[in-house]
Amino acid sequence: MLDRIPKRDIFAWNALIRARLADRKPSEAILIYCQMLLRGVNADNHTFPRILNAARLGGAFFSGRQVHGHVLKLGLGSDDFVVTALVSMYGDLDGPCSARKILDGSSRRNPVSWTLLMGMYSDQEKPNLALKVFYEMAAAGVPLDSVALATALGASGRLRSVLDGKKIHDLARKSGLELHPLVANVLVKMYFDCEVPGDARALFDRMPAKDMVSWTTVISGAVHTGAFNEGLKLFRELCAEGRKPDHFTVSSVLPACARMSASRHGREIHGYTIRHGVGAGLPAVQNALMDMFVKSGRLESAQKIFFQMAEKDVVSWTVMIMGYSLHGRGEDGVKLFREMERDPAGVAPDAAAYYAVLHACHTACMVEQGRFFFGRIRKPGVEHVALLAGLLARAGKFEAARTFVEKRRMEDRPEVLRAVLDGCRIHRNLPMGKRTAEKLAELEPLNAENYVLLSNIHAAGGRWGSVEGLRRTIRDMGLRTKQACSWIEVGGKFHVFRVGDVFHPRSVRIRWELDRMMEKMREEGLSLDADFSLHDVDEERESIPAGHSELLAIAFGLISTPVGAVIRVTKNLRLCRSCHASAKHISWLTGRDILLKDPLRFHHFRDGECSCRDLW
DNA sequence: TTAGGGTTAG
Repeated sequence: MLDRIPKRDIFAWNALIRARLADRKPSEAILIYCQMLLRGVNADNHTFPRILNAARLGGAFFSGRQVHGHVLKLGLGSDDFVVTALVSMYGDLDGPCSARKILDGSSRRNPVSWTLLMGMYSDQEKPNLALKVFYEMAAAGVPLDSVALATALGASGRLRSVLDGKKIHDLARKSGLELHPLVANVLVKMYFDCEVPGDARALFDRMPAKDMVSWTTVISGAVHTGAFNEGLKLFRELCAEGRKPDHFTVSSVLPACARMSASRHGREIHGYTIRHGVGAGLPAVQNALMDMFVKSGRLESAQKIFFQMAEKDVVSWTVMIMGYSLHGRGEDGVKLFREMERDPAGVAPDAAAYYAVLHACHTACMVEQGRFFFGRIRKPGVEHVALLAGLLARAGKFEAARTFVEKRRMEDRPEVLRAVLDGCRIHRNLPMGKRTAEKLAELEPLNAENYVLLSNIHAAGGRWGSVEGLRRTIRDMGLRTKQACSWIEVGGKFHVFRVGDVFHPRSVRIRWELDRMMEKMREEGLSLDADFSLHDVDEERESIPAGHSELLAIAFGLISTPVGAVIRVTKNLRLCRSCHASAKHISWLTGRDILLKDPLRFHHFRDGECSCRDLW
């Protein structure tokens, strides 16, 4: 073919080069360019961008620089397209500073090359430098088009700088691009990233044309800022408009179902993905579905998806390992991790996968395995250290936990201290518990939870004076402890209960049921631990007779679901020993399975036993 | 015949 190309037909040469690039064969594109030079054909303004791209994609910096020489020789150094390709080549192969030099040597009027430079800084996690480029560009009078504005807004979001975001928003407004589809979408994301969901939502509502990216952005933003219900509502609105959510949208809304344990909504969306073939074979969607099932207490459904997945990635394995662990099946989690390592598909564990397997070791109290996996983590994070320290502590190896943490120089990290403290609670190691809790309170004086933990320890030791003192501290500092609440989904509706609540329409009947259970427990001589709890003890002492929120929710479940149905309750705080014991007894007395989710794990109560083996 | 951009999962 080459020999039959008429000498001057640069168009044909360009087409050949383009074809090689489309086939992703950059080195062959460069070879064709060389043939062209050998035949004495001069490249033009269409050839250079392609050849420079070929050099960039093939990592051929030396060739790229030679081509740069050709550009200068042929006097094409000020062509906008050529400059852009040069900026891109130098940036990718030699870094942004190098790209910057090209830009400075050009006419500097082309927004595309400026935007490229901005994007490079943004991709390298240097959004502040990206913004610097943007402001320079604006000051130099370069036209700010939609892509330039969008890129700068993306950088503001990454920097979480609403100040910059608003400035750029203003510029967009002045140039009439505020509601441009691209700009508006990025503006919405920027406001979410800067944690100003109100502004994000207001802009979304004003958008005249919302595409699927707009909807996905607002749903994902709502979910990430904790507005789970809002996310679900938006998703329903979208469907009600007759639009078809795609795999991005579905993967954005599923975490809301997971976080709320909204099993019914999650199952509806699962149905939607099956009916519309959305996300079949896409790990992002399948993994989000699995996670939703794990977190809404349906481990079997998650397993079913997992074992049917043709291509599992590291997230799929991690979700499933974590799923086993959260449901009290640590051994199965460790087994699955081993299986992943043996898998011929060759998935390499990352930091999160190691977190999951350590979590499984923690759940199963497998100390040696935990040590082994920890040793394999290349750069253990504080979350890994906290898990292993917690594992040692819950196994009663307090001295080992202490030396391990000190060796890692993490004795001042609240996450680690909290993990160790949990072991102290389980083993009722009051002296070490007290020291640990005091340190925690010193490190985070504004976190009311810490004083609650400390006061729990004083309460366990009967030091009510100290308990009272801590309550005063909390009050004087103007802090507030979290109020416990539990909820249960019945008939697609959430029923929320607080301690001693009497506001539910069926309150009297609930109370009666709970009293009946307590009475039965007494008859059967079942003991109810008083405890070393995780609640505000004073609240607890006052409210035991009225019933903790989880017991109210369980009692409501007993009277409002069919005999034999599993009762699924979620609680915003961790259970106390007395409620844990009551739930065990209730499962035995009624023959019901009770699935209670607290912020850290699931408790499966059946026949008077709990899946956590009382280690929690 | 040529360039820069936006939404997803642990």
